[in-house]
Amino acid sequence: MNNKKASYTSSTYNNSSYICSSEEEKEFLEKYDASKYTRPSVTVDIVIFTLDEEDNLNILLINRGGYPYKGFWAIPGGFVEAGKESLEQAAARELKEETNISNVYLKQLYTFGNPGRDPRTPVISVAYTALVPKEMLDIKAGDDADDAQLFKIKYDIEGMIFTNESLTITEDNLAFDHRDIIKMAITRLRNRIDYEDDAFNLLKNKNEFTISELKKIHEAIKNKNIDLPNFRKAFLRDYVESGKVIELDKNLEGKGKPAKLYKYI
Amino acid sequence: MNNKKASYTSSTYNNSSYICSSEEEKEFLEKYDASKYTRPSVTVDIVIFTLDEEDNLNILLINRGGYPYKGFWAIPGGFVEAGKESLEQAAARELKEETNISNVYLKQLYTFGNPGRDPRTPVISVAYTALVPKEMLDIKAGDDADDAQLFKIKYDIEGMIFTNESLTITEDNLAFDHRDIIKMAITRLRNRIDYEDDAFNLLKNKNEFTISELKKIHEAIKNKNIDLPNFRKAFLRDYVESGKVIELDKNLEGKGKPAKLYKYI
DNA sequence: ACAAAAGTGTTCTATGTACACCCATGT
DNA sequence: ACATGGGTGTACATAGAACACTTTTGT
Repeated sequence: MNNKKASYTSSTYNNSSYICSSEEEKEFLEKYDASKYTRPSVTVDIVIFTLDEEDNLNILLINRGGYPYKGFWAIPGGFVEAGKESLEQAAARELKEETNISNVYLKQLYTFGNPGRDPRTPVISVAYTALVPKEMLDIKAGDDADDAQLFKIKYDIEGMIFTNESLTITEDNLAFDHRDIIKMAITRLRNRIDYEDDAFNLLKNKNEFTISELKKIHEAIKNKNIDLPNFRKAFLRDYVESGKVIELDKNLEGKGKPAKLYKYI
Repeated sequence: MNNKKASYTSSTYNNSSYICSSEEEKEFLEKYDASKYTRPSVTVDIVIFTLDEEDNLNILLINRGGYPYKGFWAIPGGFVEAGKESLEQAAARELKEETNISNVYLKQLYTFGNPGRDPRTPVISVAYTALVPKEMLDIKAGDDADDAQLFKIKYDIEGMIFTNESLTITEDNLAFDHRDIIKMAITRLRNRIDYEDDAFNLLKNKNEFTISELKKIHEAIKNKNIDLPNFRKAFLRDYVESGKVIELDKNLEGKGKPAKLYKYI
């Protein structure tokens, strides 16, 4: 839990800021024929993680109602409205359509573009990871999708299996190359959890949480038990001491000793 | 919902060999109209790093001979031949065209797709980072580019400046959003260098190198001096002890005490 | 009184960093 | 002999993991 945070300063581009520097350039832009290059479709696909009531890491999968891969399970996604929105905006829009939530933590994962990954036509998919507290999810079915459900993830050397009360899905039941996308998302999440603030985005309430709650999120992601005293020590050193988290003048009552509440800034 | 389960388990689909499972699906694929979605152009852009003779981190920039951003400097790139090649293959192809080298370390960096980043038409750019020993570079000009040159990078809180014997380029002289791409590439490289094997790809000869040579690469990337005894200790522990690097029965003669040679596997 | 969960403290080991010093070569 | 770069050893601070123990609540 040390903080090697890598922050990128990125400037934002928009249409209005580009100024033609000459008449020659204006002419060029008018004559430019966009159709002369082969254009693949571009989609955004989103790996949505959440924690269930038993603090297991869950993922949202959609049963495809249409071809290709009809009946297979996929992560939600959709076409980017090129030129109208940024990639992240496209991901946020899809997320909103699928789960009815806004203001979600979204992080670009990787871009997949192997030929033949979609049997219809060349499709390049920009994959995003979303971390969402379950309370905020309001799952809906998409346009050409039947059925959206949350599944508990089991991922070890044997492979991935997704289960819930009624269904068991193996990684071979996933559409397209979504197996690779999900595997990469889990791996990245596990690697990032120790030095990035990702875990806070899975808290029910960032403004009032206990150290135990945060520990359970870490345990779910890393899929192993964590020693609470050591976790507390690192938490206080890395977050409270630096001011990224402040201790509230409030406790959470329940079984056992009341727990201090903290607020993530 | 249990009735669905049986059909999932029988699948053996993968990317490369998609087999239509039914006549219904065949029909669907034939009728599918790819043109109904707005398709952005997709390019790959490559941040090429190398070390110069004085062990400074260098980057390859191209002076744009055509509009847009004529006269501005850009990183090399080009359109993806959708459906014919993977994104990494496209990057490798562009790299080969530009610098005449193959078998280069290439790593996907990030995908940029803000509206208006290219004034002509919506363009989504998948950025790659390449690490190349200078000896292998054979720099050429591209199709609509004038001039390709290596520049020493200076990057601190003040911003980025690129210099060589004849030119000084500020980050404002860069085309498109290449400023953001390059900044991200440098930041990522710096963050990765401590726990990934990236540095070895900048060695003149991976099969015969000294600890000092490797240290100089790390210094160039991190832009600070490293204590040699400590670097050696970590190198022996992390690479030699684990077998990722083997000590050769050979020394490099020169000024001072001869240096042991190592081989990266 | 007891269970349950929060919270404190100790110990051991590994790592990062600073730095003093010795070693083998060319000139 | 001395400059030059390679290589060894010591010392201290901090981080991570294991674990014994205490505190405060509800029942």
